[in-house]
Amino acid sequence: MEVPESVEIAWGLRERPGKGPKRTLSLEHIVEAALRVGSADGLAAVSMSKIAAELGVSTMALYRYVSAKDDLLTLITDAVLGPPPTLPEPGDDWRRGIHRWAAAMRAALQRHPWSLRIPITGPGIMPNHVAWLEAGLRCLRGTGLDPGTKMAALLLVNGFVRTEVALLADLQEAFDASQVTDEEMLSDYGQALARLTDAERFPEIHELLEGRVFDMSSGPEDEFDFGMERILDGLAVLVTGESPA
Amino acid sequence: MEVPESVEIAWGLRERPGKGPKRTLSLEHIVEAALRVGSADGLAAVSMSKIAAELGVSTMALYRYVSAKDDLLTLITDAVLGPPPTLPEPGDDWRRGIHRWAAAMRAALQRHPWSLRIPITGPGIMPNHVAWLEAGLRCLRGTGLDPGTKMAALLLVNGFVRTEVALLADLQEAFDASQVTDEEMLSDYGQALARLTDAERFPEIHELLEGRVFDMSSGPEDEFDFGMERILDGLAVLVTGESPA
DNA sequence: GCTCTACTGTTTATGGCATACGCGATATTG
DNA sequence: CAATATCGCGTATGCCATAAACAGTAGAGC
Repeated sequence: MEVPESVEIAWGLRERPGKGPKRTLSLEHIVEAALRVGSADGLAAVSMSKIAAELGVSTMALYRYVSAKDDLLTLITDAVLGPPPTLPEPGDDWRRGIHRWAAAMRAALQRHPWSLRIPITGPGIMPNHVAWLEAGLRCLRGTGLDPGTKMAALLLVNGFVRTEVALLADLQEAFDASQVTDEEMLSDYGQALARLTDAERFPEIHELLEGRVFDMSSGPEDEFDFGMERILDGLAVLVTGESPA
Repeated sequence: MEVPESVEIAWGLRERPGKGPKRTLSLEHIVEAALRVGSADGLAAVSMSKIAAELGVSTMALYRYVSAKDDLLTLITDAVLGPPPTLPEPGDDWRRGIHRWAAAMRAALQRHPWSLRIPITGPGIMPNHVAWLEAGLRCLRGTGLDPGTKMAALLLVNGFVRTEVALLADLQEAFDASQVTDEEMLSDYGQALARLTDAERFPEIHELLEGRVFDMSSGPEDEFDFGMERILDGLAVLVTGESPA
């Protein structure tokens, strides 16, 4: 029944009586500044002082707009997501629609991959989150799935997208930190594995290593599409009157 | 080629010359203490000082065993996972094997759900992580999938399990914090949604709300099995000579 | 216009955190 | 026995979130 303060503010409830001095900031400005700091130096650098400095304002000024840092982080996750595209597009069936939904979410998250390190603290109730839910449900309209299953399906896809972007961001970061090409890095991983594992106790892994799986990077794009197609195939089994692939 | 210090230590490389005074601690003791602190008060409470206090030792003593807190966190993630079960069990096909693999991982992670808040920083190279990879590959032995696809499949399942446990832990935490039953909590979410969204802009969500989806909790067990079956169905499409469901 | 009051941004203070550094104590190696 | 590497510890630095007290500002009611 009760929602946190930041949620009410984000939905535009909570009117401000214009009593005291005019405000120099706004939630939007603060969140934008936080996004700039995060993009530049990662989530660890997103501190109240850095954000305030970015805005040319004292640290404590932010607390006139946000009751705690957690509030601000919640706002950030919603801002990062942004509004969903209008889905499904005219000729799309559910499968194409969900694929678009996932791809759009991936694109949005990749603009601020550092934000995925923000721990989630419950079912999303911020405006953009809810709008994405609505868009996802819209894509599943013709499937005949019952409401609970629809929710579960969207949760599954959402989790996949977040995991995939986070993983890719980690690799990218490690790559940027080192001076090697990304093929070399994957190959490094293979070499480390080879050094640490012996063929007797880890036969399957050694088979992998001999297959040079880690030498040629298959590309994150492929990785994403692979998982996506598996999940869609799995969902297709549920949708009446269709069979996968 | 080079692996971090903690990795080498965990694999039992890195011999210690017995020169100075005898050590009063060990990595195992430290990690155990950290797990106790985390289980009691969550990841936020897992600080070097708290761990040291738990061990009756000064904060800086820990740095004789670990080069930085990140090292310790890496050790924690490996300890939480623990060694995998021996898989697949005798009569299991790949599908049953992977299901067991996922269920075992879920069980392990649920013993320390707070640890899922530790950000991952690359492909796992710690002993238990690698052992789980080996076990997963073993389950996929008869599938005829090429090595890269096997890896991608395990990554997909692994991501799903982690996401699911993390999500469930969040809900559980919110539930513990409030004084309501979990049905009431889900219903609260529904009520909040109903209050914040209007039926014109969010028709699908309102349809959900009318269907009372959030009133009867379907149970996390069902949620997990749902996602798992979808992924397995999706993988089954790839495995030659089989068709899902 | 004047006062009251709610609201503004700021300064200062508190307690927690990771960790760099230097200390005396200790136990093995020569 | 002497040299030396390693031990656990105390102290210090600089960051963090945020509580509390402050002086200035602008609308509300007279």
